[in-house]
Amino acid sequence: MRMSELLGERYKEKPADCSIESHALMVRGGYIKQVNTGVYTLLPPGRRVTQKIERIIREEMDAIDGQEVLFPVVLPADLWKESGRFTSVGKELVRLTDRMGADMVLGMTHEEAAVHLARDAAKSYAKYPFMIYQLQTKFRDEPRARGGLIRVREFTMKDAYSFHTTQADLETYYARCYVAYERIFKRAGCKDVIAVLSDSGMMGGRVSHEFMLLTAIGEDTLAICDNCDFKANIEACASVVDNSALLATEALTLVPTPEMATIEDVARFLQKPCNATCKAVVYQRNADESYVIAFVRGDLEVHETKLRNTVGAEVHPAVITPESGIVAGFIGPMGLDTKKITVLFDRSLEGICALVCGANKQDYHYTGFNVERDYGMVSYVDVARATPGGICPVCGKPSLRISNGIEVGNIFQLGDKYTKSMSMQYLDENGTLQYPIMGCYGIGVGRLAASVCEESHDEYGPVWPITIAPWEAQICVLRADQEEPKRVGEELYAALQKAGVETIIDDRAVSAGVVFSEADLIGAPIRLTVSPRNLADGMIELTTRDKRIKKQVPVAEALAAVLELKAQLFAELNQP
RNA sequence: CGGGGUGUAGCGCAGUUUGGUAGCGCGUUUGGUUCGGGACCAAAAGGUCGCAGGUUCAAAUCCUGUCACCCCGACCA
Repeated sequence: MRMSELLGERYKEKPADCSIESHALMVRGGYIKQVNTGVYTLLPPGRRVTQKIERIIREEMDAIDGQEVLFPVVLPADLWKESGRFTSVGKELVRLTDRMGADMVLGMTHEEAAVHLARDAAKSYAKYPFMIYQLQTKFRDEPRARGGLIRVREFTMKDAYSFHTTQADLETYYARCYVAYERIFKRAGCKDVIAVLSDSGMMGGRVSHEFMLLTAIGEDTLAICDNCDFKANIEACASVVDNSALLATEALTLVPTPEMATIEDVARFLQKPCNATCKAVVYQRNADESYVIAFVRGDLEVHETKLRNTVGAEVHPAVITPESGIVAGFIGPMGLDTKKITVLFDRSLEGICALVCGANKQDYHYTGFNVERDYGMVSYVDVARATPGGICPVCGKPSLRISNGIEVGNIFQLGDKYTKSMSMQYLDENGTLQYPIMGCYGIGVGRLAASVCEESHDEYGPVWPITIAPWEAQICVLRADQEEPKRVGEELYAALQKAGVETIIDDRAVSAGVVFSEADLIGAPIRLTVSPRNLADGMIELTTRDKRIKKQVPVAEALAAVLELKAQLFAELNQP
């Protein structure tokens, strides 16, 4: 490729609507152009990066016996009605009608399509196990796209679906896929990726992992134990607390607490620590606006996703009306109408012998509240958010760290949710019909590209790993208006291409500053600078974008030096 | 869906308070001088000021409505 012919501008100034670095650099470097909120066109450099990521993914999926297919983007709603997701999924699923008035959906994920294919293709146990995958456009009408390719509405995703006759076989395959994912991220040069336990959300199923790039701009919150191997999305992290210092009992006493409506105020007023109080957090079910009150230890917070999973329904923060009988600021377990209100006790309250809690009466609290003595036996739930320094649910040490991450991939053990709802069966060895069990495995291609850029850039541009760089080498010709540098640059360009090195040459007669600045935005790992200054000594300059290597090389040895460097850079990323 | 912000040339912005010929920098085109980290001089092209309605002799500017985009929150495989 020639810079003189490359489509797309490279900008000096940071676009106004870019708030994260990878977004700004990918716009400035001419990788992407926004068409709509969360919808982007990929320009040649951007497309080359994603194509290389796709190639790596294909190789690794094929290596674990995947078979590539291509499902349609537009699917009949009937399939989604079979699985139940036509109604259970919200507005992010785009629903449309064709000219005959038939309901259609834009595929946001393809479990239904996979089962539609597999239920006819795998009616005998002898076909199992198998995995099918595709690389294809997904559309999800996200409520809030942001951050360039980090969170978009239309994107390319690798999604894979495996089918098994036993849970053990699924688990074996799941482990192979886990390893394949680690290889994919390593080969793509995404260094700081970890696998965490996750909540399976609308996908259903039990065991699932998310592959997270650790970065401050990540939208997911992770709980990581510094003492053992435990790592989880905070949504899936059990909250464990130590109440061994709170064993003294007191008599239940009604005390006036005028205008003390927050935990902090009440605790200060009564001279009690916040962790000896009982906080009420009020939600309402979306379906019927009925109230759900979760009691947690006063120093903790309720995690809505965990609450949702516990309640088994969508909920939202409550609007407390006078008719509800709920006294905002003074809510306590004693005397709540449990016929109308679902009352939950978080297990952070278990074992505390004397709590401060609301009295359900304006300006009054109780002290000395003991859940089991004063309220009765309850089954505690886990709805509190894990906290920094909190106790690891696996090793029991107070060594949880909270970090942010971007989800670049996920793997799920789905079980039989889709095969049962969509009537997919096979005949086993004994001639009886069985439901197969499934796993599914996703990777967002564009998000991975943006993640690598986010993780690997400097103030001038992306520092691409050679495996996914738009070009492996870039020839910077200074004084391309002069005969000798122009000729040497062109000869090198021809030689590199012939030798199989993906090369872009800046053959424009522009100033050195422009050449170098735009080269930095292209981010090719290997750079050859051809200039009159070096040519006077018969040399060219060989550098790497990450500045690790900078040396003079005789023109005649340049090709060999590039080939050696290319092999070295690939080897660093492709080692097992 | 709530809260905040912004829409003026390909990009970054001024002009809006106080209505009066549409501006600046970068980029683009042409000619010339420069030349190892976004050079300089000269000339030129490029804009229904998001859109619709209203007020007015006159609207980028004031009023009403509407759309789009960005950020925060809700939401999210």
